Amino acid sequence: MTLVGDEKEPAAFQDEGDLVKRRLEKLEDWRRRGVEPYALNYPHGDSASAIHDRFASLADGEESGYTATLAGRLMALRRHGKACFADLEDRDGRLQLMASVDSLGSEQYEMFQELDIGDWIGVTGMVFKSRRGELTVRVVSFALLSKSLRPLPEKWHGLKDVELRYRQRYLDLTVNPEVKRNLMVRVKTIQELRRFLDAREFVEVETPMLQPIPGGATARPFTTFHQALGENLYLRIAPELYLKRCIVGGLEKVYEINRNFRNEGISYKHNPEFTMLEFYWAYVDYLDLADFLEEMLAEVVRAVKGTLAFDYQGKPLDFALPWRRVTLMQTVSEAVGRTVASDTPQGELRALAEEHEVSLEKGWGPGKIITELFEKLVEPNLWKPTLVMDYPREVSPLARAHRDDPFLTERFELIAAGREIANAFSELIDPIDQRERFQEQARQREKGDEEAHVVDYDYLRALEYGMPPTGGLGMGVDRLVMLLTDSHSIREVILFPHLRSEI
RNA sequence: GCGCCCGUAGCUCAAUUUGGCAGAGCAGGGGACUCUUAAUCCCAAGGUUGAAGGUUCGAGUCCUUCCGGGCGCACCA
Repeated sequence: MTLVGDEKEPAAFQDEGDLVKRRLEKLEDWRRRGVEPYALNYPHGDSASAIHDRFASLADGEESGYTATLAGRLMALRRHGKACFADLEDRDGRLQLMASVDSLGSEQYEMFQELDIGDWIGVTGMVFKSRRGELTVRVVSFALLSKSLRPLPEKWHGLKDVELRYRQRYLDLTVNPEVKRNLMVRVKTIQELRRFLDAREFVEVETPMLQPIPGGATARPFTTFHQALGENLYLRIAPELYLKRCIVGGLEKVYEINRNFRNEGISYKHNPEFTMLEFYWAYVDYLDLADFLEEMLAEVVRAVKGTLAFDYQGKPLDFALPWRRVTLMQTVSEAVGRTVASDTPQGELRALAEEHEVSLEKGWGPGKIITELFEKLVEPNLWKPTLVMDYPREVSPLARAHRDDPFLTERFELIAAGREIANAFSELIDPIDQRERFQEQARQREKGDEEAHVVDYDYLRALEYGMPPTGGLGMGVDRLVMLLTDSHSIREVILFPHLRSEI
């Protein structure tokens, strides 16, 4: 038997045997009694958390005199013969209901007893505090709003199977409270980021998800095809080049919080689509951005967590200002125990890599090798929030050359808990230099680096009209939320993470 | 992509080590119960052990392949 009678319905979605059959029978019972089990609406003025806030000080056994009306999902039923207790859960809380023959009359009480865990109901009744001190609504009338046909997961252990949790996130949200809490941390984080930027007169813009040339990052894109135009399109790997076009157009302060798509491996810290904040700010450089990022994150973290110091995965993490600032060269030098600098010969760098068991690929120049040493030997060990300054030009094709050292760029990353949280630089606004960087990237592509940049001639044309000096920053929102929710996996902070198809 | 681990009732888990009757709690069904809250008590039911093949007198357990997932590595943010 299938729920909807669709013979093509895959087995994985088919019903759960007698439990569903039983509920289908109840569905018909409600209709026979003249109750439509899928209601149109249910006007109500109260919520569980508001009731708790308002009547917390009621004494045990005391009546409030207030008649509440609320709606939600029935999550537990404790039957006691001619009276029963139930738990109603709505968007932000849980409230106990008490129904009895006395409060409902025998006919309505009998129907109340027919409710199943998982049903959506609306109730009206007087708020009181039970003798045991539980705030309760004494139900004088109720309505079935939507009949649930499948059994919910276990009330005490919840839903633990991680595959089911991700595939059927609606169940995870229903029975595992921390899922909703994590989501609300994410929502609040994004709200606070927007609030911070909006308050400083940044304008939020939306740039293309579908791009003819995927630029702004080094990554493999997803490809798609536009039928009417007959041309290939790519899901964006970054909004960077479009946001900078906005700066060329005179917007001065722009940002975007939205999805990027990268066709790469999936792991506890990678989802094929993930959320980035990028902002661009005319007339500032990367040192200004470093100060700004400190201020922004300190404000956002405090707003979300109530403190700048908290534990992540059992270890204390503190965003108190100022963060440590150190150059990438210094960190690498410390890690290998000898000075690494812009003029360190490539042969010496290769020897160092071999000494520290960092494998290299041919075609990598000194800048890439140093960055690789950093990522393998330094980054995983940077736990406290650290601003790592001055990345090599070779790995930074969109960043301005460093004012003091042409081997480097004016770029920094924020590293915390051993991973990159943000990446920022003084933007490369010199169109001649940018053209050369693109050409370098094109040579890398020819050598087989699929992730190297493709030349974006319109972007070069835009720069040739003139882009003001600009600082730009990108931050992985999911990664930040992982820290704020103490989540080991990125899948805990993305509602519907990507999984292989179920069928 | 490679390595390790996992998949048993709707859910949470036993039984796997050493092959020998597939079990419990919750949910669901019947019954008792008007202040419980993981309600309690009594009764009954619930299974293609992810799939297919193999070894064996006998497979949830051992072997092979496949499917799905987790973790680690690689790539990356």
